[in-house]
Amino acid sequence: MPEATVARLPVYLRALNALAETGRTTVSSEALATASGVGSAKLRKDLSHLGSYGTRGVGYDVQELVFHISRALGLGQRWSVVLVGVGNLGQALAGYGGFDDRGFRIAALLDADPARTGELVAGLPIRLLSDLADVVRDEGVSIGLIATPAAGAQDVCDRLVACGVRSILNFAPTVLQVPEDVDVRRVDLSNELQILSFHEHRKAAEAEVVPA
Amino acid sequence: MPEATVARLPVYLRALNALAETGRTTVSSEALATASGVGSAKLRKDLSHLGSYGTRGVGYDVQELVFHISRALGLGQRWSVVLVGVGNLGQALAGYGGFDDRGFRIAALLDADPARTGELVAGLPIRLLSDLADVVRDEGVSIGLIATPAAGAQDVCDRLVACGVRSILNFAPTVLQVPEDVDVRRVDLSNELQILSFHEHRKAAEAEVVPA
DNA sequence: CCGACTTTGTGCGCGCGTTCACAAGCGCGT
DNA sequence: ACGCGCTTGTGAACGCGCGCACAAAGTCGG
Ligand SMILES: NC(=O)c1ccc[n+]([C@@H]2O[C@H](COP(=O)([O-])OP(=O)(O)OC[C@H]3O[C@@H](n4cnc5c(N)ncnc54)[C@H](O)[C@@H]3O)[C@@H](O)[C@H]2O)c1
Ligand SMILES: NC(=O)c1ccc[n+]([C@@H]2O[C@H](COP(=O)([O-])OP(=O)(O)OC[C@H]3O[C@@H](n4cnc5c(N)ncnc54)[C@H](O)[C@@H]3O)[C@@H](O)[C@H]2O)c1
Repeated sequence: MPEATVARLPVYLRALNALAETGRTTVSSEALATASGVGSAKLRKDLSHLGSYGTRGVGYDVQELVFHISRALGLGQRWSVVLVGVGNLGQALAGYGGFDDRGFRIAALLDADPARTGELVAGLPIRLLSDLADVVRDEGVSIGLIATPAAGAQDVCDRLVACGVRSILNFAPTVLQVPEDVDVRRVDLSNELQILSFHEHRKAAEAEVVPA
Repeated sequence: MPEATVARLPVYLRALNALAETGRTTVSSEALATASGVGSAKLRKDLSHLGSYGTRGVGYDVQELVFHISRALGLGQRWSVVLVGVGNLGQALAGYGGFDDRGFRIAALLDADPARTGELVAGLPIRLLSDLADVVRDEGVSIGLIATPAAGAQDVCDRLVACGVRSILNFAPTVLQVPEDVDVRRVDLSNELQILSFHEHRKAAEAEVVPA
């Protein structure tokens, strides 16, 4: 399964859920592609990696597709995640309702600041970072979210890896060094802004050269 | 300039700034590549798109590279951004200090909820969404951040586009429909988690087949 | 039952991006 | 001055992913 396809499956899944809520039972590749912001050929090729679940002349059954994509993504089970760093961003993440809907459960909130231990955030008590090993073992955690400042991110990452966590989502603006069997995905706001800045800059330059 | 290269330039820039703070004045492609999590050949090819600013046998001058990458990304000027949707996530974004450092200024906070108008968040008053056109004109806003629920995102997006904003960073889990001269980048947390879920799932399946 | 229409699944060619490998270039020690 | 070692910049090969285009396959109306 191509990595590029995997990255798009969640988008399709969301579009399908939205369609299901409107009562649609079937959808064509063209319609689903438009709703997902991709071309229809690409969509069909992506779906073909899951098997042949479409009906020629009709399209795809919405529920069936939801099931197969969910299964391919491993969403059959509920994944437990641990959130490290309950600051500005961490609190927003803890209070976000969009996790539960999609099969993810925040098992615990950890922070290095002892002054915050015991504080309730979104119904969960903040625990000390030193509890990490216990949390991972007891709660069956397999995904770690890092929302600490950049300075502490690598250390937190190393601890997660030492506890057996092999999937990490990193919000700190750092490139984490990990063993090759560990997956790290970065969400970096400033990066995104700078990429937008580049294009905005380019557009402005073009408008300069060709004013009318 | 290849899009893939543009997406990596901010990463190099951050690594360079970190190096500069340690007092390093020059850096080899090998060292910078490791710090950025890429291969050295890829790094050199990326940098070659900016010009030839390295010295053979020595490496790159850190400050000089910072300058050239910043210029290529259009970071010479301060970009004004408007944040729409000051909820859970919006507040975290408003309070984030990482914008100013990198040349971005939050010009205004907008929300549809009249009950919150005037409330101060991170030193800025929340204004009504209907002020959007004024804000964009008066503050020279060129980038919009959407942090509203998915249901309102497309409407907000349309308003931004109508006001002349051509670069949008979307945190809502929706695919926005925009004219082709508008750039939209998505930051979707659930997407990232589901991609991690896929790999975790796959790793677990492999461990099952080959237990030892 | 048949023919027209719709939509899937995919073979194929192409273009972009990555990687390898090395010649050219620069500094430094002698 | 000169050669040695290090590092850049890049040509060339490779591989992946994208989009086109179409045959296969199914539906639906008559
Ligand atoms: N706030 C945002 O909107 C935003 C946006 C993009 C990126 N980020 C990034 O997310 C990260 C967190 O941002 P924030 O605004 O929440 O910062 P913050 O300072 O508000 O919160 C950081 C929290 O992490 C805790 N912490 C510090 N070191 C730790 C460690 N080693 N182990 C465990 N916990 C530790 C602190 O006690 C604090 O509670 C930063 O790296 C920031 O760059 C934040
Ligand atoms: N909280 C998180 O950590 C998190 C993580 C990932 C994604 N998101 C996404 O970010 C978005 C915001 O999440 P949140 O947790 O802050 O939600 P929230 O409900 O806390 O805040 C939403 C804010 O947007 C305002 N709003 C609603 N409709 C609006 C409109 N049409 N125009 C202007 N403002 C409007 C509301 O008044 C509210 O203040 C959602 O789409 C969510 O899926 C949030």
